[in-house]
Amino acid sequence: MKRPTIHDVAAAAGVSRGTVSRLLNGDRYVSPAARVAVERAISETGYVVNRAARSLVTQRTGSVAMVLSEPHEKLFEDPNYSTLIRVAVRRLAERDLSLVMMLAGDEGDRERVVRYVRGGHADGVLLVSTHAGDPLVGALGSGTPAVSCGAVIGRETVIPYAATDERLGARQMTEYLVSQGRRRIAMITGPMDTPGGIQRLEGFADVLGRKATKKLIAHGDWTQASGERAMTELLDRSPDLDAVFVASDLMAAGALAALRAAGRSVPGDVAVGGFDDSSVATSTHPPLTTIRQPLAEVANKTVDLLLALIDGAPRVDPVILPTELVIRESA
Amino acid sequence: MKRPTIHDVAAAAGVSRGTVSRLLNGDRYVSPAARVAVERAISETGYVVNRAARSLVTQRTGSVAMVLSEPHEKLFEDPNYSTLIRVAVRRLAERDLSLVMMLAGDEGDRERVVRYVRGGHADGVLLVSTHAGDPLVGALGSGTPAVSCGAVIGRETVIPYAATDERLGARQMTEYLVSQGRRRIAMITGPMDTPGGIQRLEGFADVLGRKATKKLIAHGDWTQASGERAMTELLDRSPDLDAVFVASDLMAAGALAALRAAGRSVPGDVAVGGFDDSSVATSTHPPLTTIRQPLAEVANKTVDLLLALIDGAPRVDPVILPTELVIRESA
DNA sequence: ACTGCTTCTGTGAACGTGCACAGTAGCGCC
DNA sequence: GGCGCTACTGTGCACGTTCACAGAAGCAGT
Repeated sequence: MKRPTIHDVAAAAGVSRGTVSRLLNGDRYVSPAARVAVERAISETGYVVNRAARSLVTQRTGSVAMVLSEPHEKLFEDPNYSTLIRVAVRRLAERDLSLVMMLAGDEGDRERVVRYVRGGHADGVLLVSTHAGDPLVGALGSGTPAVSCGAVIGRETVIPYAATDERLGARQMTEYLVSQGRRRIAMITGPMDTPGGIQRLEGFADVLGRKATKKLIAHGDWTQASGERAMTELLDRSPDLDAVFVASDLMAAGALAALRAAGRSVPGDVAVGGFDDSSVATSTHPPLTTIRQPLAEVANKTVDLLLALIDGAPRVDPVILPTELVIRESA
Repeated sequence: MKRPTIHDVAAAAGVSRGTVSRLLNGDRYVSPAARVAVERAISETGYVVNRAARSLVTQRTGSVAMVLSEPHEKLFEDPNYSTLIRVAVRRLAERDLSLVMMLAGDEGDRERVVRYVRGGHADGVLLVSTHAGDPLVGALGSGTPAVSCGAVIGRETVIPYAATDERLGARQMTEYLVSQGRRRIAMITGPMDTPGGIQRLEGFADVLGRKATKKLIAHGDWTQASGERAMTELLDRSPDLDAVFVASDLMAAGALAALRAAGRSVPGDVAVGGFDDSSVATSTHPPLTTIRQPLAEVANKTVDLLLALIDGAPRVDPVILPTELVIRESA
């Protein structure tokens, strides 16, 4: 009927609460006899610790909040989140921590998150897709460890993070396009308040130098529709372009549609390079040459950082992982 | 320094704990004077209730577990999850419930979930993509309300659910293909232990009757690669087919690749119908004619069911929502 | 002045843990 | 036999709430 408590287990095993508690928390100083008695009692009664009671005394909650700052409509267009969620849940579970999901898409949400975190309801915070200047970062305070998956622009020194080397990836793609003999290379960027938006453009400029002119650069917002729009704009401004580096596969899918509509062949007339190596990259025609990010590793490193902070590390250093060029047919 | 407690608020407002608690929990019987004093004290001290302490006495946790049963590798290939997560988090937040994510991909995970739920750590369970015969369903017990997003095959009467009318959607697509004059219509199904796998095939058979022969049916597992494989197989078995209904857009993307490889034009030689209206549907060439599911509504209804059960409803009825044909260029 | 009712307030107990502390038993050693 | 040490065990308290209960204050009706 009622859920068994630590008292019930103690009674069933013929020991005191203290002994059961010590076993549960891995203390030394539990006699072999007591150990087997308690273990039997636990499995007989089906006992499982009451986390609320525990957290009341330990002042820890046993949970980590994952905060998604993406405005609601766009949320999850990006498959990266999925990997992160999967990895985070697994890794945290090993430590008996649970992952609670929170949205911070609008002001109301954000206030809820701040209350939750400042109220001490999470042992750690895992920020995702936090844009530059997001007031959330300051509002969270420093009482609870927080890390980000991907850098938080402008707050790189205050919020530790793991990320891919966006700039390197962009250089790899641009260099590849150059090596294929392309001369008029355009770029479609992401939003300029995100690391992917900024740093992929930097990598592009690293390689092309003065040849990366305003006329050859257009901005998108990661959506497919924005990629199509940006491509149309570029074709209009620079009809003689012979390659385009698109900062995400989804936008690249949009760009392909625009190129097809304009009667340009890919990769014949125009080579197209994507970024992400997401599932769309293989469903487009032609399949996209793109940049693969080690998403699972980034996710793992992010969790590592957070766990280290939760364990009391005074500070941790950012981790940046290399990308890899994946050659398919679009370039 | 220390986080303020209800005592601090009471002291600051010049009242007792009881009064503060009553205000917090919306009891009647709080005088206007006390109300304003307490409200001021709360905002001055920055007080936020300690959920652990509360849940210790109320025997409620204030959280809902979302359990994803998909094996790890495949998790989130399906964009449906994203919508569900988003909707669930929002709706639950309104009720001050938080969403904790759990994976049940393998035996170890499953045991963790069962311990968690049976241990009373969640006020409700939201099952996702639970396959037929999943032992999890029985193991959860009946102590905690549970609902599923999408039917749990074989357990429709024990686990309430909200879902789309898969069978209707399949009929809509098949009828459309017939109405376009297609005569040899094949189908690529999903896994036959999922509602989408079974019921989409049923709808297909509803329309074609005896013409839906084994030779025209192949099975996939929702992945793009499986769609490609299945299409190749079908072309091999029935080279004269002039249409194919693929049970998911992602598999349809694979089917398109196989058709292209075989030199068949779409929709000229072969019409292709998808299912889901997911983001890939517009990134393929040609864009997919497909079936749109009211995902957000399904998610909302699922949450409704769960909240009703949590609020004490003795039982709730399943909800089934209609689908809609979306005509693009592939058929 | 007493009774009964409504509205509001304060208080003690309980929820199930972990932790500090006090204590016991056994053992070896002087 | 006393001492110190190690290995282990039991107990009281605190964590921050909610809830049931007892009561006070005000008011109306007798």
